[in-house]
Amino acid sequence: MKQNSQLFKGSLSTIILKLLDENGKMYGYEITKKVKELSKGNVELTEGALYPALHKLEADGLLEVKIENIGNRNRKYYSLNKAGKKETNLKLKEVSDFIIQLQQVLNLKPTY
Amino acid sequence: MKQNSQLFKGSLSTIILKLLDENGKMYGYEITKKVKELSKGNVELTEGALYPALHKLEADGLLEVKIENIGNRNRKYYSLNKAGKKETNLKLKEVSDFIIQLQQVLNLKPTY
DNA sequence: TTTAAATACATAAGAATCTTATGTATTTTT
DNA sequence: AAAAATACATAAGATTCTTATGTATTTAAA
Repeated sequence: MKQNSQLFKGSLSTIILKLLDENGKMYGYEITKKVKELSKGNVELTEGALYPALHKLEADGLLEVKIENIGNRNRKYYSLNKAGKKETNLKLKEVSDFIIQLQQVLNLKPTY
Repeated sequence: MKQNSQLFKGSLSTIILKLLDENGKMYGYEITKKVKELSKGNVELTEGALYPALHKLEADGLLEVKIENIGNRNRKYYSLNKAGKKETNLKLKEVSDFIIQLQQVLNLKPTY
């Protein structure tokens, strides 16, 4: 991530899982664009962070991969398998809890 | 942190700064207890994370240190200097923005 | 009263996750 | 024709944490 990198550290895998959950299947480059779009240009996911994270999620048995040929170029489409969907729900709960706890400790008002 | 460690990674220095801002002066052990209290026992700051973080903030020129003797034991009281107060405000803004952006990307409802 | 738990500091090895830099190659835009 | 965007990938290094260990005093429990 370029922007608040220290803070986003740790939430990347959750972001990837959630986007795959919402969109069915996505390829790496598409994910970087989506994150930028959703954050209105504020969050830029770097490739050096994304691809290793995708490979790790795959190695952890959470993702399915399908390579598609577009012209002479390959796209690796990722999607969630059953374990991936379960993990997504878990991670989203963890992030929600994390936000609540962080707001409690920092005495921050919830962001409306 | 014991609990959501990957997520809390990066927010520790902000937590320390904010607690010092609120409480004037605190010593390390006191900070761990305060975090536990504020999070209702959910967040446990480990000493292996805390002390290096305090030393770094001090090395960065954000903290004042005063050693006090309680019986035969030493306490290192930390407090914010001017630069520390400025940095605290900056970091708190960063965390607020981070939470908003994370909620946007993950399509989470704000936590009321 | 002696043992365990709490208080209070500290550091060091290792793990995890990211940044930065670099590389390759194709396609589209200028 | 050149530059930018698309699309993947990896590797060295930085940062920040975990886990383990160490020292020492004070308080609570057995």
